[in-house]
Amino acid sequence: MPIADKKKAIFESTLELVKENGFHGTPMSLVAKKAGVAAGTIYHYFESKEVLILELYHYIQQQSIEVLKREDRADIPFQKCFFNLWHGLYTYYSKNTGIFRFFEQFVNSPYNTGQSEFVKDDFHRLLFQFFERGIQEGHLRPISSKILGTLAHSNIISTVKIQVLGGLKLQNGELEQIPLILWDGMQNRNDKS
Amino acid sequence: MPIADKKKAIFESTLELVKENGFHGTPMSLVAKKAGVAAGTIYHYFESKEVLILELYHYIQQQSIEVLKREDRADIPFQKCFFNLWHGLYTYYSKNTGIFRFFEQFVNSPYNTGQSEFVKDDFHRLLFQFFERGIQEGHLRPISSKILGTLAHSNIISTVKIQVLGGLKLQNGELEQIPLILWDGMQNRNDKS
DNA sequence: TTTGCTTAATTGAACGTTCATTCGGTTTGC
DNA sequence: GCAAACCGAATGAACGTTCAATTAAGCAAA
Repeated sequence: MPIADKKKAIFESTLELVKENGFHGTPMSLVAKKAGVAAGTIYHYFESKEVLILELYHYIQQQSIEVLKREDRADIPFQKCFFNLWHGLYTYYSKNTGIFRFFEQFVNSPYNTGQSEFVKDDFHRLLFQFFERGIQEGHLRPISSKILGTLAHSNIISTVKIQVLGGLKLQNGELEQIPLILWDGMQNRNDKS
Repeated sequence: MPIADKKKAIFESTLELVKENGFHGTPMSLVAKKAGVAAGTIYHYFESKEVLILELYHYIQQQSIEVLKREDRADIPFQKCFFNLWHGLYTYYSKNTGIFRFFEQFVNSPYNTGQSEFVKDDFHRLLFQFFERGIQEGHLRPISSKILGTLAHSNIISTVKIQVLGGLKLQNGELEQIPLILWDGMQNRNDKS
């Protein structure tokens, strides 16, 4: 098995366990067992549990970035991109609830040592950049793209949460209305286009 | 010292520590020291650490409920209530970042054993009820009040996060625009009032 | 007010468990 | 034959919880 695959196995195993039991309920021994390796082996690939978690976060983030890059296309009208991106991220999170739950736990944990994610983080950089375009082109209200981006993302996250944690099934049409609500709110009322 | 005060001291101490160090980094021994009691004493008031956390969550929630009750007034036009409520909760969370961080960590932790918070939880019950009014009176889009309520609350939470975790200072006027975005999105476009 | 008794509150050292991490030895790949 | 990968029992620290002992509070009778 190539190194990448073994690392991946450890990642997937951690993800699954954190989803079910949270950070605390995820001892390295279990991660090892589920990944089919010995406890000591993990330490060949990761310096410590913290590093494992940190790298996993990074690994996962790359996948969200893929969605962003896929949907943020300069050759497509902004509004269309907006809805594509909303549904893209929504679908991605919905289909990968392990990733989703890990994310949510991570950002509110001490692992995420307030490293001002608004600068370093590639995902957020691209996200904000996307909203910057919407402002420049006059489609969105002229507020900080960081604000718009954060609000939009949390809107998506909430929608996923409603179903995953809230146990509420969305009725027909409701799912489509949510990004509409968001768009209507963020839209620049003076937009002539 | 009356019992209520001692419990409160333990609550405050836990809150402070969880804010700084997270759930894991908050051993009972530290809670005790910070509260000025012996470790064993805590177990006179709380059966276990889990019960302490659970009761603390409840204790905190009561305070959010106070804000809700204060701002949800049938004798005031809905739109006015809406903005009052938004600013009320926003201010409350901003001034009590310990509570805010505890909340966020709690809902995404295994302590919160998916007890379908959409039914049992008093805070959400009242919150959804408020949005129900807005729908009935024709001010808001006719979508499930649970959806509107959840989206609105997450909008407030995000705004607090932007400043507390994101380290972004909101410029003049930006703070006022955020609830406007929300209102414009959720508003019923056919509302005649 | 004092005395004696009962119950509740409090203490903090000690216990037992869990868990991240280590390490000496073994296997695998080249 | 050598280095990297791998193993899993052993280690030691951290932590939730217990408990025997001590102190404080409540209260009735003298």
